[in-house]
Amino acid sequence: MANKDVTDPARMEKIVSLCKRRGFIFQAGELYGGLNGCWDYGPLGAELKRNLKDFWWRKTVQERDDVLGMDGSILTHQDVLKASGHVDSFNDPMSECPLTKARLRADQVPAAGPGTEVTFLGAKDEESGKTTDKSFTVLIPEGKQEPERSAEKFAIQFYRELLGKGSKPVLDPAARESRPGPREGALYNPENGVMLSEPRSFDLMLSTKLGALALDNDPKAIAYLRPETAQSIFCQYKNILDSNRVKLPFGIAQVGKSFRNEINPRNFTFRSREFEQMEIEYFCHPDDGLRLTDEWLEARLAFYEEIGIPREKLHILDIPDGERAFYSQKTYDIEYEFPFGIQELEGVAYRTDYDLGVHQKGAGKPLEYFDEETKTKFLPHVVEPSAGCDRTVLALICEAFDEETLTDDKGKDDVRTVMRFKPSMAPIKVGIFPMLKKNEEQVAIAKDIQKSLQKWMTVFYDDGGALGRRYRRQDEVGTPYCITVDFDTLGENGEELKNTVTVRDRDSMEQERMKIDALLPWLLERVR
RNA sequence: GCGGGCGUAGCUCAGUGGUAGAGCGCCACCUUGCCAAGGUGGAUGUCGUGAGUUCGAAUCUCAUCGCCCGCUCCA
Repeated sequence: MANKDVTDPARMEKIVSLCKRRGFIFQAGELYGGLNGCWDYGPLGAELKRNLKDFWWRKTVQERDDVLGMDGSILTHQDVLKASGHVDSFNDPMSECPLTKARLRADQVPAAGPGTEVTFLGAKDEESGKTTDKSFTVLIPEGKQEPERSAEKFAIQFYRELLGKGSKPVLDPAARESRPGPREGALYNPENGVMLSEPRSFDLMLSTKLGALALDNDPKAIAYLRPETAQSIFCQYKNILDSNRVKLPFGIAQVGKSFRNEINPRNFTFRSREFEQMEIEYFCHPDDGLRLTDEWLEARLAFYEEIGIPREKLHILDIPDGERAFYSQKTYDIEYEFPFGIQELEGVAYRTDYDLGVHQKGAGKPLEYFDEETKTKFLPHVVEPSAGCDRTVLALICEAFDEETLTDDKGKDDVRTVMRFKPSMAPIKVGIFPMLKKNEEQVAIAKDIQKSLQKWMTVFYDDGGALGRRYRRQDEVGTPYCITVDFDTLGENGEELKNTVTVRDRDSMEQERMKIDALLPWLLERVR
């Protein structure tokens, strides 16, 4: 549940602004006015996102012996999504009430009882003289006194809305029709009897046509951009099982793009039309499903802790009966306190054998598992931890963003913007500076250090402007350490300081002197 | 999709019918011995886009795209 009390739009605006200013995230197609619900990651955002995905893959696939990875096609056979139920449920025809703007599923609108149907063909505003020929129809139930009078009230309300605030719509008595209703095929709002708009289907999946000649709108040429990565896992489950000598329980993991034609993209990258998921489908014996769902929840919470999202900022929602998808026996939502409210990062859902069941039926091919020990055949159940990658990147950014007020020697306040990323997530691990750009020896040593470190981690060399300014620039993008080559490094202040540099810590702003040779192991221990 | 607000330099914004601005940032040079603050010079805008009204539009009108808020939706 979104708690309105915790929203902080001003903070969010600063975050969005910093993302653009420093090259984390830009709006897609900005040059041409922007493309709604689509975003591009700039240099720093791309590093951050890659760090997250790589870490997830390492923890989920490489460091476990019961999870295998795959990378499925984005273009999806339409039959896959017909079997999964996406084609139908993503195409609900919806009708709208022109008066209340309520949107109703056309197939669920109850049939209206008998009455008088009145249609108005337009109205004129007494004040401005503006007219409209938009028609408005309402069904007044049988038994109501003076049905035309009741209908007029609705009509005036409708036309007032249409003609604008303060308008006084007048109905032309000639421009109306009355007849017994309801009419065959027409839908009426059960709340007020107003005739609903023609059902329109809201296509929530993105589709394309395969084949160079997508002729005649051949419906067989339609392919969908996958609305979730899960389906390719279910469809390849058997191949992976057969080719990898695995036994239940085991999981298949995937990181990749999915697409949904969101009606209303919102909240920066949080709800986008193109987004990346990090999903696991964990196949198991039916007896183990509920227990494994709880275990995965714990594993996932530990993951968030590791990437720097504290447990107390996460909220776990145990979705109650009746609110879960019909096939799910247990669903947890893991939510994070974004500045725009508490919103979902990940769902951990016990989906039973629903998915394999529908594909077994849809494809007409057996997907059962034969258990050697018990000599039984059954359809595996599945636990699905499904995380939003872009959402998690956004959470990392929101969590990292900090404005620290510093007071200098003269008692003057100064605000330091710091992205407090966990070093393992930080886009740049180390900033490397010569104290003075003009000093050739310092520059040469700094560049040597850059060369030796960049095989192992992302580094950033900077010799522009005052040193303090360079530190602050790195603070703003979350670089955990900065190395400065100074006169001590050159040996000007004694042999014991020669070949040492300072390492400045982002969070404490404190500095430590160490030998150049010691840098690599010291850093590797801290930034990975 | 509906209602409201908004769109001017990289960022934050001023400019309500008459020559496109400020602060910060950015670039160059100078200065600078460790936390954004000195000096000098410089670049940057079809005023979101398109049409209309007008002698003249950043400013008024309409459309369109995008952003924010509230609904709606979220298998």
